[in-house]
Amino acid sequence: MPELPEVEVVRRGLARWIAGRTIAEVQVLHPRAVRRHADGGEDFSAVLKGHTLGEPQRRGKYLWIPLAGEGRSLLAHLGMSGQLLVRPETAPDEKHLRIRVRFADTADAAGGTELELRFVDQRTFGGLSLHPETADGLPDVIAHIARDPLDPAFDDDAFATALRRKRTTIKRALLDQSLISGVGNIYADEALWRARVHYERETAGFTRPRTAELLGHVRDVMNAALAQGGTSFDSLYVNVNGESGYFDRSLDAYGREDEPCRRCGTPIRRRPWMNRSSYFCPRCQRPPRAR
DNA sequence: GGAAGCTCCTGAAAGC
DNA sequence: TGCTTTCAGGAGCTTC
Repeated sequence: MPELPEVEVVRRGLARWIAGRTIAEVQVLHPRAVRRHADGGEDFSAVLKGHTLGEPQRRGKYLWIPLAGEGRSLLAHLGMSGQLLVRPETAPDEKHLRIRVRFADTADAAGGTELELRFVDQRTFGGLSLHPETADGLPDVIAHIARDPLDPAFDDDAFATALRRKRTTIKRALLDQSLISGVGNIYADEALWRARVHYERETAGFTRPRTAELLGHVRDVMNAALAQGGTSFDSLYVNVNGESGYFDRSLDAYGREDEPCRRCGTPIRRRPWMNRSSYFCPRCQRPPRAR
């Protein structure tokens, strides 16, 4: 499942392979993949044709590519299973290929092969769309998304203040992209395990030092995942070359139900939570007293 | 206005 | 073997 580290790995791949290239043709093969583009698939293809792509940018789990001189950007969200792949034109289509982008100038210096960009998405939660940019250079529809904890401009103090002001629980807050972006279910569980915090702890009780410690764990787990190319449990997350990351082998909590906690040996538990799952150590991460 | 819950979607895996 | 059910979850939308 693509979270911040996985999206960053994809962004770096796109920067290498498609920045500066000019679009010759766009094929929208599934309407749901462009459902966030208000004017529909035909308009999406027509607008992109002939434009040169700028340097890919990222905020949280969103990434976008500015269209040179347009004041607009191509915005991408991978959802649960989205992949942005750079493939030779001759490669067979993927089963869930949703959008194909061909370039006017794609000869690969290595072998003269023509490369194309493919958006592949099994579960169709992701998609591409075009949006005007705000004064900050962000696509307007993601102006509400907070900076992510790896962003040098992320304000730790402001986050601590906002967290205390919330009347919610810590995992909900970590997944609130308007508060802190880039954290999904996997890294939320991992950071909370490292911080020895139960996912149902109320945010109002978080002191600044405790918040600083938790942020440190969030950053640590994301940087570790980034260093290993991201997390992938199956073929649903890959980089632009179709390769999986290795961080799933380093997870301490997520996906380890009934396996011993790496700190104390107590079996990790899984609890249904908001139509998904939370993994935690019942000994290291004591649940709060019933309200 | 803020918080919580629902819904979209597909396919692998499990259960019968 | 084949059908049905369960599960995975990001984020926009609806409800309270």
